[in-house]
Amino acid sequence: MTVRTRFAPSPTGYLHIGGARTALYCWLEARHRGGQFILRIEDTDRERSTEAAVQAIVDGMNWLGLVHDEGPYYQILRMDRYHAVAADLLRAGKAYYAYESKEEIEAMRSAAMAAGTKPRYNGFYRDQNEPLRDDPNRVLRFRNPTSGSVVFEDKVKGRIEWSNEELDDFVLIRSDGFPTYNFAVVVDDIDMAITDVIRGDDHVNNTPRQINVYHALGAAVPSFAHLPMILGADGQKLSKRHGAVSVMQYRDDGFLPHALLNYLVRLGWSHGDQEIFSREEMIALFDATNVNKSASRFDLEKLSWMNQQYLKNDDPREIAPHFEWQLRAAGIDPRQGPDPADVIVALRDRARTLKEMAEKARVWYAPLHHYDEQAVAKHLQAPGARAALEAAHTEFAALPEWSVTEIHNAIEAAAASIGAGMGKIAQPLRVALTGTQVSPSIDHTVFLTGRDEALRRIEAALMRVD
RNA sequence: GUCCCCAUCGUCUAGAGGCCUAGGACACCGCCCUUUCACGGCGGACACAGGGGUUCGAAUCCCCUUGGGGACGCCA
Repeated sequence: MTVRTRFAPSPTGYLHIGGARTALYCWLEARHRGGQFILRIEDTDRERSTEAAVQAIVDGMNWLGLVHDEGPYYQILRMDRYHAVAADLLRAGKAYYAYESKEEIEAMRSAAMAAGTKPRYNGFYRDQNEPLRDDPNRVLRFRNPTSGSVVFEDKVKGRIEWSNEELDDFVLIRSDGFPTYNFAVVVDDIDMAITDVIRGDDHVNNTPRQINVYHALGAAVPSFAHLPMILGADGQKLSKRHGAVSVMQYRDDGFLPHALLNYLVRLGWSHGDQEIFSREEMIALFDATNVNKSASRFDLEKLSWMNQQYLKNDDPREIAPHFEWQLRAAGIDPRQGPDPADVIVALRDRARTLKEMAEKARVWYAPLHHYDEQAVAKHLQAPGARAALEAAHTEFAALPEWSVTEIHNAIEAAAASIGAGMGKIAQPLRVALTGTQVSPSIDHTVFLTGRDEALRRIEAALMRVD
């Protein structure tokens, strides 16, 4: 049987970190076992579902490269199917109509809470055998078994047993005619031949109810894997308070999609001591059975470190498009300066995110106006600064070829010509070209500035000397 | 309140009864490298929640306690 997994978000907001990891694990499980990955939009809650959210989720998945093989399917387009299945259940005596108002249900719930028991529907209409009634409160409820228990082997949590006495006759079809989640999911998963349900562990207690529905429908029960939650750095549930929750926010903050994926795959799963995984390795090594049982915290520091690993080791040509996007986001025109790939090479040891990198790169894409006063005082208005700058100017002007190596040699020659060490020439030069005391190695800094602009900036700096 | 789940360094984790004086990674501290800032290299500090069992032997198995999380909707 072909393995089929699905990611089934409800379109009520953007794709958040937890959803992204669920999608990743579903995708990996399908890829690893040569199966298919399906995207399904669970939009039966028409109050909260929006088309914009669907788009946001698809955008997020595309950015991460988690492409689905089938879908997206929309539950809203499957209403007839849910009603047909509901009618079967009703006919088979496995469901029944109930007519309590929402207020009555609420009263039942509070009474149970007060009595210290689990709030559940009392099954009043379960055996009434009333003729079908037209009533705005009419819902279709599932006739849940009253004895025995539901047992299932969760791929990550292990064996879970649930007493049927804990379960009540939950609603299948709401009074507005829409199916509830617990019903629609089962119908969909059966129809879409889903073999592996991988989802957040906030769904474990829905699973026994759903399994009962599978049984009532005479369908094969899929295998389940419930993933632990991702918590914020403070151990609390992830929320807007923690800053970035939308996956796209990580793009905006300068993270590479692969780095986020790698970070996410390691959060709750591991393969020995390995930290860095290519997509191919993830697919080859991932197994839902090895996923950890406990919740984990999201650590931005480690994500940042991971991001820099990719910045340092990936081909600059591949990173360039992401970097250019970031430059534009920072209001910098990538055409008004050096080749972005060269900038990446010069800055990747110094920046953990593309956003940081873009800020540091600004000096090569816009005219230099601002000079750090301390830097000027310390390195420009210092003995020997004029000679150093003049020597460099002469050497640079005479260079036959503008390359990092040539520039490096030129600086050494300039240093030798004035009888000074590298330090004596590099710092004044750095301040002249960047206005600051901090930049990449001096040869790269000079190279990226470009010959004409470098000469101009040295001339401008000379005016500040003495 | 009721039910379910979970529990190794601050964080992510390795660990399937002896290989554990508990390994790796991030972060932290120190040293080295060095033209700045970094990168890198080397070293350091840091954990089996507590208590009972089982066993020749327990981080690993069982029980209890404590702590954390989740769920209890005509939301998903």
